[in-house]
Amino acid sequence: MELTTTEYTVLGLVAAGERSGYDLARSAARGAGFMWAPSRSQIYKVLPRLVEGGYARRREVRQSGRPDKELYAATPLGRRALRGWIERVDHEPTPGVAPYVLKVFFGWAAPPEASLRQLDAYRAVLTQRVEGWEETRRTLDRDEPVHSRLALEHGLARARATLAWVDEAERTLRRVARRRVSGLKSS
Amino acid sequence: MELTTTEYTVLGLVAAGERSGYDLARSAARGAGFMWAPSRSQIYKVLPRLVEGGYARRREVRQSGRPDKELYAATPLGRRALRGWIERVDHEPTPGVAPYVLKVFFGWAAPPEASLRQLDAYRAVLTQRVEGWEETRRTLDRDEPVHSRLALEHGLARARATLAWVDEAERTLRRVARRRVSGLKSS
DNA sequence: CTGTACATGTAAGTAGTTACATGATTGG
DNA sequence: CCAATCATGTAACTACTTACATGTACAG
Repeated sequence: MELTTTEYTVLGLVAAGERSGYDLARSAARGAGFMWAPSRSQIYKVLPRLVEGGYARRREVRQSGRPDKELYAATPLGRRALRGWIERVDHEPTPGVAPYVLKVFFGWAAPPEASLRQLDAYRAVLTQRVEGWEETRRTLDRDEPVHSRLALEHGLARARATLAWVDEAERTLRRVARRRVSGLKSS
Repeated sequence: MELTTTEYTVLGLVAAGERSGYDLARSAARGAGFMWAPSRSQIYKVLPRLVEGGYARRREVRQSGRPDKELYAATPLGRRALRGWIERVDHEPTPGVAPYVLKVFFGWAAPPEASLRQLDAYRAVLTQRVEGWEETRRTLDRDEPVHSRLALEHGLARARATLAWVDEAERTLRRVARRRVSGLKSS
């Protein structure tokens, strides 16, 4: 892996438009933070790494009255790398955040099929997980405390809800793609 | 916080019975891992910390043919600390894993009311999150890419499913508590 | 004779946290 | 006068990862 998931995420954010570290942290706190909301200090660590690798460039903006700021934007190399990451489907579970939803979130930066492929992969992973947990539940010891079963149901409930979301998201993306080819306005 | 969430989690696992690091990693991989499944090396780091603090004791078991093992068990101090943690309700979101489900999972180590209080707190946190995201969705820019809305729906779907689980878990725990006071066999 | 299970651990790295340092402007 | 907003960053820490080191026994 050339960049880490965290680095790709920050790259995706600055690829959407020139941003400062402060901007990213603020918009993560309110809004986009339903996916990923690291602290400011984490963001300030990642941004320079992107510049070093040539994935982003830094531009200093002098301000009077308020502190100067440093704006970051993706370079052509950065945009290419981002697109490659979005299109690449991980079948092996990566440590930390599952990248599927993240890649759907950044789906605007790649062809629509990429998002659909991510949803397919996500469904496969979730289905396998649900099946494993259902098997676990079936073989759960009779004298195991209720609490174990409750925690298991928690995982199952979330995984099943996520599967339903995958189906719905797929329908939405197909609808949008159809609308786009028939020449209507896309959103 | 005297111990961290990770430390309390491992403490809870060894409080259920004497275990080796290897045991914990294995049963996390299959079974209990629906909540928390760190790598072996992480577990091997945490266990000695518990011993140093007096929360667990280590017992070396010589084996012939296979490697010797070190079994860990919670001390009375450890069990007291665990119970205190389970009963304590965090209203401020802690970094990393949300402790609510974890505390329900370990609910057998404290009075039943503790688990019910954790569920209440979890519901409050989730409700607030859902309301915030619904507000975000309402004010979402018309020309924002679909992908943003999809990611938001992902979070909403999971949070709503989790809320439904909270209600169901509460009913289950109340039923069990009733059965217990009326003198029937508990599971 | 190869791989898997048993069993513990180190090394090096990323990901993330809070607390601290600095400093101007604006609004109550 | 105090707090919030703007703005970047360091220090010290926990959490977690993979890869590596070491060694026996048993099953195919």
